[in-house]
Amino acid sequence: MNATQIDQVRRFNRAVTARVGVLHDHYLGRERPIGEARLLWEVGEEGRDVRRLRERLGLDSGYVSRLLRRLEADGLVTVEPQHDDRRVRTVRLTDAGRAERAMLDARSDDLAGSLLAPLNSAQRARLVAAMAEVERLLTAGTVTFDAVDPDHPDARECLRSYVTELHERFDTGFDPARTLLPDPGELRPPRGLFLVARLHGEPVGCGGLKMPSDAPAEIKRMWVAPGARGLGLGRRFLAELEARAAEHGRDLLRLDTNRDLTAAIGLYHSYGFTEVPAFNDEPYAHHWFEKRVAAPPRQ
Amino acid sequence: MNATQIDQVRRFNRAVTARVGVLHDHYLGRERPIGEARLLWEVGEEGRDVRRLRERLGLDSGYVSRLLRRLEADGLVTVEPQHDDRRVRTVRLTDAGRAERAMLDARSDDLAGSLLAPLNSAQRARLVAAMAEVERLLTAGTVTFDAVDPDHPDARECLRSYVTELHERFDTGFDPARTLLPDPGELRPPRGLFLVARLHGEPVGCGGLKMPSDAPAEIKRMWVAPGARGLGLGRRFLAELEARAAEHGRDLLRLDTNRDLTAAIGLYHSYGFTEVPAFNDEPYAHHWFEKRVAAPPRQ
DNA sequence: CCGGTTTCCTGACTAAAGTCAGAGAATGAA
DNA sequence: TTCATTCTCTGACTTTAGTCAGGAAACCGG
Repeated sequence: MNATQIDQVRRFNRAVTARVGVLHDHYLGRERPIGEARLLWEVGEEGRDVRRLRERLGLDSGYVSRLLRRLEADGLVTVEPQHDDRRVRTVRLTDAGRAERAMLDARSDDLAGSLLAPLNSAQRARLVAAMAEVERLLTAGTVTFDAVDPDHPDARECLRSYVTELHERFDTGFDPARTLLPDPGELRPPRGLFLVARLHGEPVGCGGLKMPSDAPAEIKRMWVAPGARGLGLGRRFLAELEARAAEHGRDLLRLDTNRDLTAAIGLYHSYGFTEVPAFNDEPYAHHWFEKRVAAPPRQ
Repeated sequence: MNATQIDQVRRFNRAVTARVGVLHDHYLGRERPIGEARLLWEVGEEGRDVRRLRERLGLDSGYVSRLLRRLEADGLVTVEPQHDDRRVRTVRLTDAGRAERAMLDARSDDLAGSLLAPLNSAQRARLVAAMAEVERLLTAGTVTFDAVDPDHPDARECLRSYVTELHERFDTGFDPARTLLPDPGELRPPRGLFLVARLHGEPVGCGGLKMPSDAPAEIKRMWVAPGARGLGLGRRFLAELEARAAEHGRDLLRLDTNRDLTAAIGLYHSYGFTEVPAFNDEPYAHHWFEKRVAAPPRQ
């Protein structure tokens, strides 16, 4: 990270807050204070508990309560106790509320349109593409990688999805009991470790590292949720796992994979893995890779 | 502009306000209200007139006055009458003010850094490049093109800069009196028109269209300020002028240019002009172009 | 030097956004 | 059953961010 980059980011921040931020408030809160508008928006089509609303907007409970009273008085929402826990109250939109929310939605479209309107179609395409890239990378930046026990609920959720996906994608199907890693103990310290990637607190991927004392370190069970693909998480998993292996004094990283996972194979190649002869009898593997462990690429 | 684009812009807006917007306020206004912080920032190292501050922040004069009193009471700024017009008052930072501003500066750097920090260096480079693109295009979107009289102060300012620049760039120098357009009346309705491009109210470019009754329309005096280059303004001038010519029922557009203006020559080619034999005796011209007038490319 | 204009200031407001300290009902654990 | 906890609400308060009307001083053109 250098001064030129910092400078560009700051220019970006200025331009965006000036253009998007100001317009946002201007478009959103015309006859309704922004606080109420944001709340109305967060209630959503489905309705939402007061507690969740407070969390998502980061507001004081008294304040939210007051905002709700005002929306209720205007006939935009109803607030009713939940059935199973009557302390918790659920907010739902009325028809009028739905209509007002739809109007806010339309205004958001207008705002988006007003950013594109002055540009010609080639410029629009470039702006939209660049915005997609910024959004992707800003989002990617909020993903955290935490070492957890393979029995942690988030880990189990990822592993379940991993198995389901492989079963669908392999033309032979996939039965985890037949693989070389039926025992999650191998992915738990001190014999290994297991990472979960989280976006806004939700698990969006996992990756295990097996570090047997008598063999090179090996990456297992790496998976990224479909909704989080394209954020470069696969590459970051490799980097994180490689860094972890380096911390444990390992100098060689191995992995095997199935011929149906073409995107993964491409990733391994581009990350610096080289294909080697089979180093195990994994029944689902068609390709075997290894890579010398480098110092982590992050500063 | 289609629904997919609108949608992408909205996702971008959400991601950016969530990440940049929130962090911005959090970083900037810690012990000082954002209003004061923004004002302190706008005063700048050099100091600035109260009037300018009001304009730039778009605030009520009474409000600015009150903010200034508070900053003054905290010993961060001094406010003194200007020498030549003692109604106008100039705000200047004290040493303490300079220190506080430097701290805000450092925080802005931190904010920028916090966006880049979680990414690896390849991702950083891509994020910064995409941000630069977004910034450029958002900025370009705020540029307005207005028809003005060639004697309007903004037009004169652009024309002065135009002449100065050509004089510096042509190896022969440039004397406007020797060109084929010594008379600005040709760029004034009904015989022609003159456009000024403005960014945040400041003139950043100009372009004239000569529409003689007995000859094709001709583009003259097109210029973009050095600070505004790379925003695609040259192309937009051509588009605007072409659209104007079309509105006046013209079907052919001409222009001539000097061999030293290589970027302009490239632009004319890429915009669809084709080089033709000399159609006038302009002493500074080496290349002559023409283009069939099309319907304007914007929706 | 006079009347109109500009520039900045003050005083009196307002609305929005939020904080804080309890109160009261519902729940869960012992 | 009791006691602590959770969840939401109310009342009383503050700060921030402004708006509006008018007034004093300085300037400018005739």
